[in-house]
Amino acid sequence: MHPDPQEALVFCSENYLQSPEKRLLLLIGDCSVDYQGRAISRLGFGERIVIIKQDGTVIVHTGEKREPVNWQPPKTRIGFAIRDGILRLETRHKKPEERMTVDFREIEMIVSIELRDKEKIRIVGMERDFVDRIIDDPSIIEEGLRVIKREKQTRSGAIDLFCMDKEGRHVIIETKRSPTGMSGANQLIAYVSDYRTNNKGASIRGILVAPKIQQIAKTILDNHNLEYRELDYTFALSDDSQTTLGEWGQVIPRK
Amino acid sequence: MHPDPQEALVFCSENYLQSPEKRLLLLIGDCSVDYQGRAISRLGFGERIVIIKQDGTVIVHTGEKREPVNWQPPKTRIGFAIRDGILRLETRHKKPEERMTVDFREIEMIVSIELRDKEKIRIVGMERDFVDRIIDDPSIIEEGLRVIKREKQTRSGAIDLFCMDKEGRHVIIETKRSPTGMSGANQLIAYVSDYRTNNKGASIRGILVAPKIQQIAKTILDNHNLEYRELDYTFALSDDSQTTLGEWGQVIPRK
DNA sequence: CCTTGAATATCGGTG
DNA sequence: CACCGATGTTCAAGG
Repeated sequence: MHPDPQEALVFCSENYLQSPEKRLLLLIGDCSVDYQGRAISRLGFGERIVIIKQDGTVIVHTGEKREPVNWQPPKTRIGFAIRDGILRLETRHKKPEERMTVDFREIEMIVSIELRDKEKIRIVGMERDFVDRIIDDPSIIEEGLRVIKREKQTRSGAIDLFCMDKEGRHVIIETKRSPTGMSGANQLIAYVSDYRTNNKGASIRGILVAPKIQQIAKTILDNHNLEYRELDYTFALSDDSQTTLGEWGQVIPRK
Repeated sequence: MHPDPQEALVFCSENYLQSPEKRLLLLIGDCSVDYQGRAISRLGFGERIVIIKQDGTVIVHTGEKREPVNWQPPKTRIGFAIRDGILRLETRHKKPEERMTVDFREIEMIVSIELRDKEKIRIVGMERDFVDRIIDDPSIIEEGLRVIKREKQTRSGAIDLFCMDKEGRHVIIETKRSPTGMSGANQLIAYVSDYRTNNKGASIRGILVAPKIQQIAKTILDNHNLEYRELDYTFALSDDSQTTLGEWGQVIPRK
């Protein structure tokens, strides 16, 4: 606790730089941070938590917010030095070229640990599942719709779903998992425009599907004679999740 | 160090829930994490760092990557309990409704601290500064260009810069700080299309400005008779930054 | 290697 | 409060 700069330097060197096994350093103290790279930032002295991970990631956290106030991405090179009698952490990253320097006016605590962790997180509820739901049951979009192809490539990018409606017309479906606005609309417009260029005279429909679509996007789609569906969805764990903790519940659509 | 669950429960209660001043909790230990909210996730047991901030933010970090493996945003409500003889952290957030539970099979360490920090980070080099540069000296885009309006509102969104060229034609400028592709091009196309709709017959130019523009975007812009400029830039601190630590240097364009 | 697009994105500004 | 766009976005997947 409260090591002096020289002690801290030795500790960090031994437990991070020269450690045979991959270790993580955690420093708490009164520090300032300078960054220069994709932008430039300066942060005056204050108490923060600095974590130097095994993979070269560095994050500096204040007492608020989810985001680190400063950071370096993985594969950053780490160095320690004493400057003007205080501990300095020097970090350097290539591609993009970025430097971050942390000066510790006071060090409350340094911890070195080896985090043993073999587990990988499993997540459901992202766009892939959203598209899966439509493939499973295209009628949630429209009666009689059939999916022809998923991830169809075009000059403007990949169409999420390429379908045919009950009257034999092609339908381009662009899905957005998050509430969407112009960007989604613009994308769909580009796809349809592309299709028309390559299939002169063919009739084509385009539908933007998202949990929520902003008014501006609806208006623009209307203007382009394109369509949209606001499709809500919810995920739920099965009731027996208590007894089978390791198992996933199934994804249950709302209504 | 290595507190048992009961000790840990008391410590967390006293130093976070019941602490009169705002304090932060840092736990290191072998834990599992379950999350249910915007998505659902499960993470098996492993050693991680859990930080519970003063504002209700919770982040769970593994030994790799910049991003927390699990988290809760600010304003999350925190609770502790003993379940099956182990410490459980229960967190709950409203709007969106989200829950996260962390079970500690073993606790290596718990730290409680009050982070005193009055400083705010200052950053230069973001899009705002990029636009500032052009306003300062529009000739870096084109000789004789005048800026009429910044952030001009249109039906399709806000135009970064609305200008007039030396021949009296309106010019819409869309700037991107990062290398850009189709999305930037689509945006500019939408703006110009909008302008044409609302100003029948008027002549309009559109320029996409970014440090780097992908070929696909250039091609599309060419097809639409729109323009682009690849404008590189660099930021630097002034040389006297040592003597006037608090002051920013000016933004200096490269070449 | 570069490019693309999702993310439990987060976050701040604006109406 | 919702909406909207920038982010030193980060990150993984695909070409």
